[in-house]
Amino acid sequence: MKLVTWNVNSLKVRLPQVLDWLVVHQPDVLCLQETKQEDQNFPAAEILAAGYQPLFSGQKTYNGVAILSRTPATEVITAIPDFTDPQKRVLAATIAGVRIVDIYVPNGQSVDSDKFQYKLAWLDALVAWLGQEMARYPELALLGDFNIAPEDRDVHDPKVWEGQVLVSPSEREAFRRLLQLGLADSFRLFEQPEKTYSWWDYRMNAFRRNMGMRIDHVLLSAALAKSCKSCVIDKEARKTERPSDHAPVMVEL
DNA sequence: ATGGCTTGAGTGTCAAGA
Repeated sequence: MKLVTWNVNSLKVRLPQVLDWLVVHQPDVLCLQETKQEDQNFPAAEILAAGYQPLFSGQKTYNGVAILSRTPATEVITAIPDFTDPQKRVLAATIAGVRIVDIYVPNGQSVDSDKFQYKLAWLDALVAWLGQEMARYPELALLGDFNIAPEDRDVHDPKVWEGQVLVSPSEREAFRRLLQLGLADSFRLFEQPEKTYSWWDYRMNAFRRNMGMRIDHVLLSAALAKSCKSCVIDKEARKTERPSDHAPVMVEL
């Protein structure tokens, strides 16, 4: 079973790349973030024609998540229960017996901003909810744009980024709390090339210079981690015409 | 160099991303 997460930075702009990518990589589940589309505008017909069933929870301009799957989804949730949030950042569903949780964690902007406090509160709510989800669903995968680089080796220049948003101690602590629930960072289950990242700024030729961060992740419960065969970041997708600034992260179970 | 690109809104130019 192949599970993938990809922040597409506007599905309207990126739909051709997504359709091409599906043909080449044939995932069983593709979790998308930053679709930036209201549900009434979601390209459901194109996704269905490509052989995938879409779930989506979107809003105008910002945020928005979607799950494309080969087989039908059940038990769909579009928000963290008991956490009031107008922003569309969560989509969970059971697909082929696996609990799939697709998240777009708030960026946080800067550590001294209100948005950073929202990010930390959001992560608190996520951890509390996932504890319950994992008790209900032993086979669980948490995929998405976490907007957290867990360790310095996930950052191209840790000195420049020290203490900044995406790498600050409180964000990394929230990431560790997810691991402490019993989730494994699938990328670190395997030998990986050094300086492997999932996001590169559009500016300053950051991709060509590999000035990136690993902020998109696939976390697996123990029952799934033990059968995980690989975790690969598809850097090729970042080289296409008009790419997303994020690359897909793919796991094979 | 608080810039550098990209997207969405909307048609001038700003907010937001990370």
